[in-house]
Amino acid sequence: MTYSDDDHMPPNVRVMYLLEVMARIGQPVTPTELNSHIGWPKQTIHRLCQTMLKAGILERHNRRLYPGRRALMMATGLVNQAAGRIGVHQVLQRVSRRFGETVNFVRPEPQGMIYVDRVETNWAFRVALPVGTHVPFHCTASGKLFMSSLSSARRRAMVEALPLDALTPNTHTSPDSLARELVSIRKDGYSLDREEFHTGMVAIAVPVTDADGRFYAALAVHGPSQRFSLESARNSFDGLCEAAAQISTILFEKDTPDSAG
Amino acid sequence: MTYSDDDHMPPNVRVMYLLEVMARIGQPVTPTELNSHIGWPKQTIHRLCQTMLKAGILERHNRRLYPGRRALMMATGLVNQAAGRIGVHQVLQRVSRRFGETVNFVRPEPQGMIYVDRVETNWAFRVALPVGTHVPFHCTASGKLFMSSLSSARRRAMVEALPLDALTPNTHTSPDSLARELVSIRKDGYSLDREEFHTGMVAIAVPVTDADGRFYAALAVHGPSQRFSLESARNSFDGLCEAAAQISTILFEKDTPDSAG
DNA sequence: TCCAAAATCTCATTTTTTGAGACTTTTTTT
DNA sequence: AAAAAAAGTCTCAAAAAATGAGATTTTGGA
Repeated sequence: MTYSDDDHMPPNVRVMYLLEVMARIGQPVTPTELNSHIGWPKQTIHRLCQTMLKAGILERHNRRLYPGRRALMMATGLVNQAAGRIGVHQVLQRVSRRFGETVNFVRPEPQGMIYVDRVETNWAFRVALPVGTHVPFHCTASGKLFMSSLSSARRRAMVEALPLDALTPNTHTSPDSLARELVSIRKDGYSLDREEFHTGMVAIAVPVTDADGRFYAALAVHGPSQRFSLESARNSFDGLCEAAAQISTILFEKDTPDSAG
Repeated sequence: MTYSDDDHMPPNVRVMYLLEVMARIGQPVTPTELNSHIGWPKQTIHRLCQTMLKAGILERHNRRLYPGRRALMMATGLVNQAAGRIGVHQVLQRVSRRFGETVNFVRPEPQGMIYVDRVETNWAFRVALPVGTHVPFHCTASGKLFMSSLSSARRRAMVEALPLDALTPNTHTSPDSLARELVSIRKDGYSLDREEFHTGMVAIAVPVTDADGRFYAALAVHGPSQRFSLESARNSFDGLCEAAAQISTILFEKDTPDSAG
């Protein structure tokens, strides 16, 4: 309890700190490059990298360090858990009340987009997709939104790899048309599902980003087209962005000492 | 480097381990609950939680621990950095659909080749090797492919160092015959497993290379020899190379700043 | 082939972690 | 409301680990 010197970091926490720096840099680095952001003695950084490599927390290819299996599994778990955090669910509820439709909080995983949290309306007409379900990338508002956040090379490769099964007459079945829509989604900042997944079902998704602007999750509203038209979806855009910003604050921003307002 | 006891964890790594356990549990826990999954002395777990709370890695709301902001930012960054994995998985799925067999993505590690990702067929006959498993170098298509990518000096050293256990009647048990095959693999650009690992199991592997053309991983398809003959394996060569190139793009192509405008 | 940068090794010193046991607080039960 | 049980905190000596300077080796590029 005597770490009153604010900048002192117990050796314990250095493993975590190193991962943080790697995450911030966002691309593979050599130990020396990494240390140019940190400034520890040469031996210290190398020793720590060794420890982490040996533990499977990092991996190395061609001198560069990558997050290892352990780090990635941990990261995925934490990120999914955080979504259910106190406050986020409250925001979902508020959005759902405001628009009177089902609200989803959705994250990308290798098998597809996964519903991490949801608030449903009491309407009889509901989607039968429980939390934890995976849905396709190519025909959902959230899936397209996620893909639009990728770098162009990855976006292209992904569009080409996906099986573009036609689930409705509106589903994108050509890589080109899908790719084109991703570009405009990126530009617009929101993504629409125009009955591409289920006939009669419309959705809009906006991104929730972390403090550095990285994609974290999609916040999506969907409803039956009779009462939730594409137009009403677009009209909910501002409200959704506001909610997305709130979620981002809850998850990633420093506590303000007084939040009474 | 004297952590020869395999299960010993340096105090360093405990911070990470604690986060891993939290991530696996997937919901807020008290320190004691957490420790029921770990089993450290009472004082140890509390002290570590204190350290992590103080560092902002964890947060506490009515006695329960949550991933803190630092942990979330880190996790988001790591997941984003690894977003390529989602694309890779999609490519594996496409390959698996196309050939109707199990597809593996395999990387070299000191302990052996490790299955990093996999897509399995629905056939009853499947291999019971979960993702994360290490397999030998000398009797697998991916292991031989990796060795064939080494410089001749290293290749020789490795071949001579390996224990060439005979897992089937077809396994290479002489350094010479193995070394000879590596040369021809290098020439052909693909590697076959002719029932050398499991009797009745055949595989083909092609390399996924990094931006400099260096070996990064093996993309391998395997299946039972009744339906997946050596010939059908060879016939899948072109398709595999195409997929390998796509994976390489996903993982290594430089981000173009943006192509939205 | 040679050179500069990066990585590794060695080791005495300093710092931190460790964990048992006693003690206090909180929560649950009666 | 009191008693019992569980959870959490404090103290401290022993053990373990991290530290980082300096010498040495390896690596990758010209």
